[in-house]
Amino acid sequence: MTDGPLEPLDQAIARELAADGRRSFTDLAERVGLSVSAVHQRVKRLEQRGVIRGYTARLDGELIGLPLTALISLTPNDPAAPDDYPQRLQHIAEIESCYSVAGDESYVLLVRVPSPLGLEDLLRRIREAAKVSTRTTVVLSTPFEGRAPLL
Amino acid sequence: MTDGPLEPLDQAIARELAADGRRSFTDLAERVGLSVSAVHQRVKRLEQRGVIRGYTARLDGELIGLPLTALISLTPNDPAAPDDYPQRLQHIAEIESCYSVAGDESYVLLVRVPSPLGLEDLLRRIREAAKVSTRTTVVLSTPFEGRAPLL
DNA sequence: ACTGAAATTTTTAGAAG
DNA sequence: CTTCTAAAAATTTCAGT
Repeated sequence: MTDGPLEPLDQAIARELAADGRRSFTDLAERVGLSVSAVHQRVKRLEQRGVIRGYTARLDGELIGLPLTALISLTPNDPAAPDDYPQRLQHIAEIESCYSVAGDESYVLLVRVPSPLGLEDLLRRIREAAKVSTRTTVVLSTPFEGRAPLL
Repeated sequence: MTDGPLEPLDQAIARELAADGRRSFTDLAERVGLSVSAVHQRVKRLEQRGVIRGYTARLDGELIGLPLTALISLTPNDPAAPDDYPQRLQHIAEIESCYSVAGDESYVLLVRVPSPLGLEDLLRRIREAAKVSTRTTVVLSTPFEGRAPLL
């Protein structure tokens, strides 16, 4: 790893872009008190350093036809098998996030599907692709999600 | 509301913006095969309908000083108490997402903190604010996160 | 590393088919 | 929806401090 903690100015820029990923350099410049060029430079550097991993539109699951969210915990069927689960799972597009976790289970997946039947099929594919047992927690509602980090 | 399932063109636009939230209208127009005006119209409509909830930069937790991610399951101390947990928790900035879930526990939180000590303090604040018991699952690594949805 | 300015591209709105 | 127009705004580069 290269650098220490973020400078306050980079922090401010990152915070603004986390809150609104389409904020213009002009807008950012005013908010953080730098010239447009300076902000531009810093943003490009933040992107190159990997501090900013990318930009994304946040979509409403209900409105895009994926109203069912679930958390799926994974337990390896064969504890001696090599741990290449993420690789085995990454081709499954319904899996939005994959976390390796400490605890009884090895991984937790966040998934989105159109329906209970879609979830059933997804579970089958996950078990088959990764040779795991699954424990599913259905999300009933999402009071909030993906809020900007503290910084 | 005239909310049917998303038209294929809106789907394509939403998919592109989920993959890169800063894509220009010019760029989008080429990719989905419409004029810039038409794309502009559709994007604005998607934003207004709430299909697109917003745009955000995705930041690297390690590089912004929040290397520790955890999933926290919540169980109410008093099962008879009114269910206003999200409201009681939303002021805590370390909580990125809050899911109401079916199962043994009532909520699952995704949080980011600087350190184990930060997590300890966060847990104390969550228990105090919401009058809940917590069960914490520490995230060891994140093979992938926040991938674009299927559509 | 920042400022200021210039050149280019994009955004945004509207008119007309 | 398309194309066209046009002004305003943003992006991007670069010389100068």
